[in-house]
Amino acid sequence: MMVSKEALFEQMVSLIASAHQLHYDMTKGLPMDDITPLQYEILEFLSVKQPITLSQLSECMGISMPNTSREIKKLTDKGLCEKIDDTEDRRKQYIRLSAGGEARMAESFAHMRGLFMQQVNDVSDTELAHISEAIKVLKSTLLRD
Amino acid sequence: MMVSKEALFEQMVSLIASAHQLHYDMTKGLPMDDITPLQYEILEFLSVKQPITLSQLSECMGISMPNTSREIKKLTDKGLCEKIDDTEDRRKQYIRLSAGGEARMAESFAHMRGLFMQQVNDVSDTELAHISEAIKVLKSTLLRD
DNA sequence: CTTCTTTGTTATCATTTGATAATAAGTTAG
DNA sequence: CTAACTTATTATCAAATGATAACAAAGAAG
Repeated sequence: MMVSKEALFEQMVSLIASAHQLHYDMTKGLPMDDITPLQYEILEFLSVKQPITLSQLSECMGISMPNTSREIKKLTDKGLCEKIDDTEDRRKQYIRLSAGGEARMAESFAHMRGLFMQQVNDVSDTELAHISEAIKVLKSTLLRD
Repeated sequence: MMVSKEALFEQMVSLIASAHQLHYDMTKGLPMDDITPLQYEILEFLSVKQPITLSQLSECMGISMPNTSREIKKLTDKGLCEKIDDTEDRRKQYIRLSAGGEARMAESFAHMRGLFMQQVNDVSDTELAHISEAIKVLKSTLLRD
């Protein structure tokens, strides 16, 4: 079957909206006493891309260096992430989640996992395989890094 | 092939992260002089779910009623959305994009479309069909409303 | 060595966003 | 009719985030 690129664009927009909504639904019940929304976003980002330098993080998330530095400092003070000096270039500092940060995010993911399991509880194995395959297709094409 | 739900959860998390990144990349170059980030989010939401009452919008986006009211007022003042009184329940007001708002968002989507076309320029028709099918699968299962 | 660039920090201020209380008008249930 | 609830608004304050300038240290290039 022939698929126009225009139609595919519409599908992609819809997909992005749905993914955003799903993420919102899965995280909205979360505790969040300890950190601000932006700080949570940073922790989520770190749990995917780790370790990363401050300037890369700044670039990737669209936050200015001064503000990134400030937020990382706060997260470090809270024991949720840590800085590692680059041995080659002594200006650089790699950021990664600390043990506490990993634990903190593990809780979040556990919460999401719970909601997810509920949602796919009655889904057949065949269908699960279809979904898995579909995600693989998208990751390897549209969503390739 | 057997797919564990646990593995599928990991895939979904990765999918959400990729979709978020894609959205970020496609919108980061955008003009944004006229509106704040939150206001843009609202306009994006409206272009998908329209019309919608203030309280529904508040609920869906996780913004308190007073703050939703304030932002919608600002958007209305800027001529980007408009309120329509519900004839049945005179407390309710439906919100939708105004002609100006539709035009404003059309520009945004045109920008995204341009980037998208660039990205899928060299993709074969067969592959496009695969991607389209993959999105359909996800929308009808994982991402069903 | 000197100059330029990159990386990161601190301080400061403006803007945006969140939270809460008080109010008003319309609807629903008793 | 009255009381309770829903929908929306306005006002106000606090917190989070964005923007900018000034600075310092390390590396790269000449």
